[in-house]
Amino acid sequence: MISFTEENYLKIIYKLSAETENEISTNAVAELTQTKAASVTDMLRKLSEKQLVSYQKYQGVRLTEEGQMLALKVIRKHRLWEVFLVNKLGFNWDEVHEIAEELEHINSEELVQRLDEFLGFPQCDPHGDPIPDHNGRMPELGYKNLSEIETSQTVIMMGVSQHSTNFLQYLAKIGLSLGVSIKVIEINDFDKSLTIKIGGNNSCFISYEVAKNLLVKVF
Amino acid sequence: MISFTEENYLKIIYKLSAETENEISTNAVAELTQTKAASVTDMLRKLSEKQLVSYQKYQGVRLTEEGQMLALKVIRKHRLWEVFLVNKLGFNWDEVHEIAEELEHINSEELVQRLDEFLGFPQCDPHGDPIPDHNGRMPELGYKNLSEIETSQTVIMMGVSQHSTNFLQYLAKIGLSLGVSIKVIEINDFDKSLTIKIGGNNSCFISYEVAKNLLVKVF
DNA sequence: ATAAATTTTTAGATTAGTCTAAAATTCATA
DNA sequence: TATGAATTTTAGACTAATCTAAAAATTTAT
Repeated sequence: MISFTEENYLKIIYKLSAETENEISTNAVAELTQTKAASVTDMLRKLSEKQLVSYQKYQGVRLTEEGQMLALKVIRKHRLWEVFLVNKLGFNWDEVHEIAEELEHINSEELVQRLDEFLGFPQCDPHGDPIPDHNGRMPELGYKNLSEIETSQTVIMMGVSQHSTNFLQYLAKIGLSLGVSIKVIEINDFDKSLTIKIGGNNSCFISYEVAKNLLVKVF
Repeated sequence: MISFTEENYLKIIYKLSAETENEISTNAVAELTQTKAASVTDMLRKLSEKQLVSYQKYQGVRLTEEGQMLALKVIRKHRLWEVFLVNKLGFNWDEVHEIAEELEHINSEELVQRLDEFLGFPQCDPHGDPIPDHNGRMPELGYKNLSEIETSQTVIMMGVSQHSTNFLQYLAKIGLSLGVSIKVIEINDFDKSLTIKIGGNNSCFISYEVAKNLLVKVF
């Protein structure tokens, strides 16, 4: 059996692994789990004994096949529940993360399957993140970051790669939401900031930092 | 903050309290929590410090107002989730208890409110148990046990007061499900067993024990 | 009313997950 | 490439929830 806490560690190691080819450091895990490095070391040893990660002391950690599969199951549940909360219960996309953090640990394969079906087998969650299928396969959505788009191209906003309430509320304020069209008017040479036109109406100025966190679909 | 485990103790003390006016014994709690009496004693002291139960050692325990309110919130969540699982996800009524045992501990007032609304503010769960409202008030459903019904009366099956998989599957076998009509044909004097007619078709013989656990509506 | 049986509590130990402080290792750079 | 800085691990301790075995209190039955 795998505990709530162990599932969280696997999920976090998975997310860190997505950003690099290298081993994941103890400190990086500690930061995301909101614990101390010493606690992480203990847990890594435990997960290693269970064959869920490969870990050599001082050398960082990575998920085994089995560990990755478990992490993907947790992520699948998290994202399906987020779809449920937004599409069925009417929550806003910036309100669902905390609740999904709890729901993702409910244990029932049958429940997940039926929930997936009830939601119409969604490909991505309300933030545009892909939902792995029950075998752990991620759908290829082919989204790009807005920061990679060239001047005068028009794209559709499909998601975000940063989920902080702050960021999501900033987007709401400038009128950016899922499905709106974005035209890149101008890209500033020295800081890569952009002027964009949102939904054919108002022009707007955004930083490179923001653009990097917007997922868009190109036609 | 109240833990998952503490919530379970409160729920179990609540259920035992519904069956008697007296203080609840340590052993009775131990049986339902699947722990030992010594563990229960520890927990009762802790809940007592938190003012959720009133407890004098060797004298048994009962819930305070606040403890009862918390217990009712857990029961409300359990029953709402059961409705969701059966009505929206298509589970059978004998498959949902375990999953609802986990879901009942998800913490979000907002979630419960929205779920209630999404389900159409149901009055009872798939077993016919009443669902407390957000103030903890139980709806008065006025159901009776089939064992209290007199010969030649016809009633509608509304629920069960025993949730074991065994019992539910026995009911399915003899053709008893929510909403069917039941006519009491004959009551046997010495063991109170009954002959009933189910849904206007087949006659069937059931024990007093079974009849006591069937909730029915009289017109 | 008292002895026996039952129930409940206490005492002391265990496990999972966490912590701090100190020791060990690795990294960075001068 | 040696040494100081940063990272990581170890050692030892804490809390929540549990256990077993023994002691204490209550209940039951003669």
